Amino acid sequence: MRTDYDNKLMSFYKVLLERFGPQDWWPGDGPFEVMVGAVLTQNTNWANVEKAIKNLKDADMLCPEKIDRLSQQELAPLIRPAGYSNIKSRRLKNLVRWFCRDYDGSVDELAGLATDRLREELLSINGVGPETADSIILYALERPTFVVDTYTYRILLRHSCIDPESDYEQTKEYCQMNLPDDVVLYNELHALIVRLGKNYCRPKPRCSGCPLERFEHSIEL
DNA sequence: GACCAGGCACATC
DNA sequence: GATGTGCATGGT
Repeated sequence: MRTDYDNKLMSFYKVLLERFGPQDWWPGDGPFEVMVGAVLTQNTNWANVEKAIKNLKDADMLCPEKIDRLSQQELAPLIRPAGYSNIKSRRLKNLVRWFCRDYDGSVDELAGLATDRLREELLSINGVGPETADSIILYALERPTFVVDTYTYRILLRHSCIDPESDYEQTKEYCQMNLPDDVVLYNELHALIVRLGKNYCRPKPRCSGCPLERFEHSIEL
C-alpha cells in the first residue's frame, strides 16, 4: 500500500485546502438528490440546478418512484431553470428508470455491485457520460473514483500534467495514479478544483491571484 | 450584448 | 475516429 504520495497533484490539494478550506460536497441532501443533481448540472451553473431541485421539492416530486411515473412532458417544466429541460428530462428519466426497474429505487440494492460494473451500467444509460457516472459513484455511493470535469482538464493541462490530447479516461487515470485511493480525498479535491476553476480557470484565463500560480511553468496562458 | 456554466449524444466528414 | 453542433436558462 503506497503512502508516499508527494507529487504536483498532492501539492495542489494541500494548497487549495489551505486557501479555500473544506468544501463539504456534495451540496444537497442524500444520494438520490445527488443523482438528480449530477444530471441537471451538466454544462450548467449550480445556482440554476438548485432552482430546479427546489421546484422538484416544492412539487413533492424528488423521489425515484414519482419521477419514474412523471411523463417527460410533465418533468421538463419543473427542471426548466437548469436549462436544456427537454433533453435533461429525458436523461433524468432514463437514469431513474434504470434505478427503479433494476434496483427498486434503492441505493442499498446497488451495494452488491462492483464499482467497475456499476460504472458500466451507468455509462450504458443514454444521457449519463463519464463525469455524470463518476459523480454519482463518488458523491452518491461514496466509492473512490475520481471525477474529471472541464476545470480539472484545464488546470492539469495548464500545469503540464497531461497532454492536450488526453481524453477523460486518461486524465482520470493520471489523477488516480497520483493520489491515494481515498473517497474523502477524491471528494474534497474535485470540489476544490471546481472552487478554483470558478474564479481562476475560465476558458479565457484570468489567473491573477490563482493559488496555483507558483506551480505555473512551460505552458503559455 | 458577450461570455460562461460542475456534459452528452448525434450528425457528418 | 475526430471534429462540429445542438441543446437553454440565468448570472456576471
